[in-house]
Amino acid sequence: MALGAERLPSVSIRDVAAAAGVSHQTVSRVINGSPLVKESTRQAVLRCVSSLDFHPNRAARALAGGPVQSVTVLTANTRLYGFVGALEGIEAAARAAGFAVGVRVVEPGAQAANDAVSQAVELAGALIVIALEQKAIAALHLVPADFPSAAIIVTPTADEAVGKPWVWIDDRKAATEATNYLLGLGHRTVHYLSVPAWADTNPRLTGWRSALLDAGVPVPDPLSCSWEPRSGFEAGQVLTSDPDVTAVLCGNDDIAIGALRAMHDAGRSVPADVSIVGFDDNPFAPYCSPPLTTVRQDFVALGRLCFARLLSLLDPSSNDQWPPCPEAELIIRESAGPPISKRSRFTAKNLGR
Amino acid sequence: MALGAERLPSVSIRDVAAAAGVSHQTVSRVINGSPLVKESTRQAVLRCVSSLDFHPNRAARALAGGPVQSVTVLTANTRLYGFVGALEGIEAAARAAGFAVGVRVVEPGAQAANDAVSQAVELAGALIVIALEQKAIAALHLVPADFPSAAIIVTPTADEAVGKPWVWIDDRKAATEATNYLLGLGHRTVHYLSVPAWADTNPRLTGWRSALLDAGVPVPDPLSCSWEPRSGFEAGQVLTSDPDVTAVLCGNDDIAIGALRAMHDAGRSVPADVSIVGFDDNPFAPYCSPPLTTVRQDFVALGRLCFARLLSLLDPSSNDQWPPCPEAELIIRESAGPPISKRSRFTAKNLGR
DNA sequence: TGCAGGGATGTTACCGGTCACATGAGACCG
DNA sequence: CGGTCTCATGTGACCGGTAACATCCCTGCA
Repeated sequence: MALGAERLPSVSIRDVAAAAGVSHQTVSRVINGSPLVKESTRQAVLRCVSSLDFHPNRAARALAGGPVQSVTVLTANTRLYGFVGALEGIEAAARAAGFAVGVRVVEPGAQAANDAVSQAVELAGALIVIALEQKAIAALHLVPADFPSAAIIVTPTADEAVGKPWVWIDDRKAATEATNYLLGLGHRTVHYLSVPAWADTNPRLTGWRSALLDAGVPVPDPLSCSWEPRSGFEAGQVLTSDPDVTAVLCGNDDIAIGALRAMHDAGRSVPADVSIVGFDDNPFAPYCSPPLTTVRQDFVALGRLCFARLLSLLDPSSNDQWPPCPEAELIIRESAGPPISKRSRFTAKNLGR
Repeated sequence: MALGAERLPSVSIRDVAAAAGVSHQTVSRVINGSPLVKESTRQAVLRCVSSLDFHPNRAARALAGGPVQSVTVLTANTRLYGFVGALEGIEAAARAAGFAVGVRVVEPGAQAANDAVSQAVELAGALIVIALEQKAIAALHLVPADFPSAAIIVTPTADEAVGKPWVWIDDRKAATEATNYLLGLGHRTVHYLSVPAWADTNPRLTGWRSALLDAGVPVPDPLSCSWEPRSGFEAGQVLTSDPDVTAVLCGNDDIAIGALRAMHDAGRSVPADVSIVGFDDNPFAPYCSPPLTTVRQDFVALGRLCFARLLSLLDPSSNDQWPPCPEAELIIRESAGPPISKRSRFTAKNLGR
């Protein structure tokens, strides 16, 4: 298979060496920051490096087993807000550190996770797994223990955190908080529209459930949705048939906007008849009708932090303290308020957008 | 999947050669599909390849100047709907073709574009530039002419299409169509909320303007927005002060949802008082209040197509006909209708969501 | 029978880095 | 003033592929 990729004349470590009058190995030492180089030599080499516009070739470095300076991000999705935000944070941090960034979507299917991992391990120097979802979690478990990697995970359980750096946002606590907020407004109970669950762990769901149990109120069956607005719309339509439903917590904002629409269509006013709370604080949330009360999650910061931890794994000398994982935060807007029966005592919150 | 089985010492072409009793070069020929290998030998080698689970090492291949099978996507943004969609399409098509995908965001600044290109050229075998925005367009111009690359561009002008494959969506035509749709509903003119422009080319803006000129109606000054809902909201607030504004075309759906909100807040009903049309058909568009009439752009298909064209550049033997670039399509929902003065003659469209 | 020619395969160098080890030059010591 | 130690640097092999060329074997033809 001949192809047109003509080799571009790139300057190599040996060109720099010739220009500086040293051996190629000395150049290698300089660009890797070895302390065993005389200061005057270092200066001379660095001068040639910049005058020839030399950049170390990543492929050669990877092949020779040197520090690779590239990460591949394994994710199940490149479209949803949370995943996109995490990717954005990782890319920005990686770029700042001079790392190349690869993206590999892991498809459904048992073999797919295996393929994704083995292909990623081959080229990249490190791996970040956005393990917020079943397929990517499966991939995470397949990453060889001695391969440098980090993960964004759902909950720090023992088997996920096997000696690898990880970051997370405490969804469970946030879901509890959001549920308690709705109960505090006077609702008899809170319904839940769930994003896809995997195994038995869905922190948003368990946080919601435990808040209801602690409050001693009835626990309605959660409705399973996909991640898309359409499924929130459909689930919302189901709920409109039940006049007892006055408060709904949604697994993400996409679902919430669909549910909002379903309520409008059924002639139920939000928040007067039904309160709706979302999850994520999607950029459109402040501009919904009404503006969406939601749980903000700073995925960009999470991604950035994840890369920082990976970096300190790769380079233990920079072993400083990282900032803690970002906290979820309930952003109160206008889509939730007291139920009609309590309206005389409460008024709808109307806070900043 | 036994964990101990897949260790880091990866199997190389020479391991396969030893197992098959041939030279490493013969293995190389087999995996590259050379016709100069006896069928029985090929079979034997392929059997060893799969039994040893051999994958060619991309770094070594890149270093040796072979077919690299990796693309880097240069983009200015990884969050906005259009960019994300294009990336999704590229990644999916690339993965299907066995290509690794890299992402490199090009930052603002003159030097940044240069860095981005030179770093990308170094590692990847090919480049795709999402040149929908100033910084990425600058980067596109810096890609060496003999380096395999393709681009998603705004308009096929001479300097962009210098011998490279490109794809686009005809925004200009779509903007004209959307504007004509609003005029056809009876509006006296149409206002425009613009996404960031670069140089003098902004097809959505020029399409809107030419529709107004052709219709012989007044051309109001366009309002400049960023890509974010907030700036649509702010621009929308400006428009509410003018009672003559009855129709607004927005440069994207994020702006449109912000404008929608501004109208609500000012007590102006959509579409009764003001019609709003967006651009892109963001997933939330069908669930806005009211559901947003917008111009659908299939960015995922566009990304897929772009990769396909790149692929046929790399491998001229597969030189089949590609499908044409996707067409923009006006999706009529409920956010646009006749102005009040014409209401007796028209009724608001209420089509599928 | 001898030789040209081409298909199938092997040999060696090379891509651009890194590693392990060898070497050279001073400094310090007895 | 020789011997060891350390620092600074050079040499050669090697990572896992590919390219160019050499070699071998078999066929067809004079």
